[in-house]
Amino acid sequence: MSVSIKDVAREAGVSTASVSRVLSGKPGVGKATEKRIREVIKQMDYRPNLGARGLVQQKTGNIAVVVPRGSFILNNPFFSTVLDGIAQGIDQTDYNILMSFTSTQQKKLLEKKSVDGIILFAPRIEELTLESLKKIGLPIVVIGSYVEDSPFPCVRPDDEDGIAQAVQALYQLGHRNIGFINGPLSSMHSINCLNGYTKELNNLGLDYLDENILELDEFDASKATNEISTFFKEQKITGVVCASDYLAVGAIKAATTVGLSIPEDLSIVGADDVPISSFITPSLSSVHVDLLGIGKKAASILLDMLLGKQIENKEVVFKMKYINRATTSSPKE
Amino acid sequence: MSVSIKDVAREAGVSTASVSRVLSGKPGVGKATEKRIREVIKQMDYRPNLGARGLVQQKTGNIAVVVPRGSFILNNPFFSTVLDGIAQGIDQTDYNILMSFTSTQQKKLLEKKSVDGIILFAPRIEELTLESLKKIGLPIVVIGSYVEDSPFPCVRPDDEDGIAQAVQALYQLGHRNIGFINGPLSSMHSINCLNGYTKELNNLGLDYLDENILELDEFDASKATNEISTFFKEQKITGVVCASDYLAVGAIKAATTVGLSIPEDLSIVGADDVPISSFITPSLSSVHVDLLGIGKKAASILLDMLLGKQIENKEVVFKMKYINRATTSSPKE
DNA sequence: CTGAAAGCGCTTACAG
DNA sequence: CTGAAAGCGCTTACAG
Repeated sequence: MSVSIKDVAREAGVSTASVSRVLSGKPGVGKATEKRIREVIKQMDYRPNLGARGLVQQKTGNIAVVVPRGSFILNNPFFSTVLDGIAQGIDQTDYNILMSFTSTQQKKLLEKKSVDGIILFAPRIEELTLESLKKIGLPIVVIGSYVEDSPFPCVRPDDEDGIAQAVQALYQLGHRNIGFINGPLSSMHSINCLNGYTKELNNLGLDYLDENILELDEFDASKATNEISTFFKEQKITGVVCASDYLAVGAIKAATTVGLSIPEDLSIVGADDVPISSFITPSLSSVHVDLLGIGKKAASILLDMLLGKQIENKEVVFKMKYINRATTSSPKE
Repeated sequence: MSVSIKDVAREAGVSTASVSRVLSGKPGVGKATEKRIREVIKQMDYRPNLGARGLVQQKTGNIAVVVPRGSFILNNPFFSTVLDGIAQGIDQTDYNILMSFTSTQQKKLLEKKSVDGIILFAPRIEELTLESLKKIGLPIVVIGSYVEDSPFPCVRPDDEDGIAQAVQALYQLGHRNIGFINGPLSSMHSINCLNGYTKELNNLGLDYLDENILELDEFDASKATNEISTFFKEQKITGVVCASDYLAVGAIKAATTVGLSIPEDLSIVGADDVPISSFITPSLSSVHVDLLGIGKKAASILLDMLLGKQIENKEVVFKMKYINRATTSSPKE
């Protein structure tokens, strides 16, 4: 079909072994021979078949980025920013990125040998069981938290502290009635966020009120605008912390819908400080974390595992930092 | 190393040929034999090596999604929505998606045989030459416009008409001084948009004024807020059309910065109607196009090409439709 | 219905 | 420095 290493070898009058050595930069080829081979390669426009190489080297050269609930997560800038980091982290290596967004694709990935390692966006417990993941015996790095006793290295924001910072920031602005909009508790992320919220209320000597908390089915505020509006109408909170920026954008919309102006009537804080947050109007107060760094770190850990290195640090937690922007102010008198 | 087809064959007491036939659902295996083989496969947790299969079938089983300037584009929801469509379009097939965001990755992709086909997000002329693309001899589908005489099938929004609709919408609201914020003219997309703008001005009998147009270096308004602010200060326009929603979000910010309130002082229209546009506050008037459909269509065309079908329709253009939301109104008296 | 064997395009000891 | 040969894990005519 297309030109193979044999064609190159024949054309250059050498063995395939020599061509292979030149290709992979291995020593043991004379200068003149190498030059000739390189010329033939270029001239014939030879492109090595990665599958064949992988076959003998017992690796695929691909790493997978697995995104459960892709259709939804794709619209969340959190994902694209972290992905950008992963791409940068992988860039200088020979690996390619295989992406999986749907459960069908995940199946394809897990039921065949098609990748050497996996970066997994924190799945829900129902979605991918520990067992099935362990069984495939591939290096896996999780982004965000997965389950309590996960054996896989994980890199994640310090959500608990981040949300605590947000609560504290509102407190310092003078708020005493602080609400919380969370995702579903089937996600470890939500659990961590909730912990941060309750702990900080406690620290501050504020009462914990069930009615101050709204738990959404999904981190998708666009579907939940009505729910959030109702929540706001029934509350006497003056500030609200959201478990993600995306949720916060939804909260802004919901608040506006019910006639609350921001930040005068209601202060809103997001989490993760996605790039667009500083960019929308009004710019969103949020808790910043180095999302790009998280992606890069996940990539570098996986790369280390692929090299057979032992990972000492099973959990890399990125510090978060509150950033005050235009959606927060002191409450009205 | 891990379990291969040979191990399965031995364990089941059959030849590898039979195992292979079962695996690929080919006929010619007795019921009982098949049952036994399936059991062994499951029991040994056998996973076929895609590289080996590809080697004999002369294909990789991967298709590439190539995103030039990934770091930037990743933050643009346009991309993630279309990608979602691609993922859905590919979902029922055996193909995996290989993603390439950086020029390094593109090189890896193009210099090796690692994919069977490519979906290419419209590159700039400087980035990927027609020549280099043609040379690799793979089926390629372009999303958005590439170059005038590109031989590759392309699926894209009808930008020209979309921008024209936006101009007309503003006109009908009473605007007579309508500005335009565009991306760089090295992109066919920008050229189409500009055409739509000028043509519609002409239709409407409005004067074309150079000073009413701002051409940005990149479709990245976050870097250009200052530039846009300056632009607004120097203009007497009452409405502005932007070549993308992302640009429009930047325009909102810039306008706010210079003390213009929206839509009272300035009406703003985006393009592409990215999911978050309807969701931000104020919700963005935009020109809608079925981004998901674009992704799906691109995938289905590529799939057809991979099947060897002849593509009659070299260009699939998606209709756009103006949607009035909260960033537009009649100009102040 | 079933299997032996060739071959896909590479790499890698091994021998010289 | 160089090459002949084995082998990676599959599939696919071919023969029975």
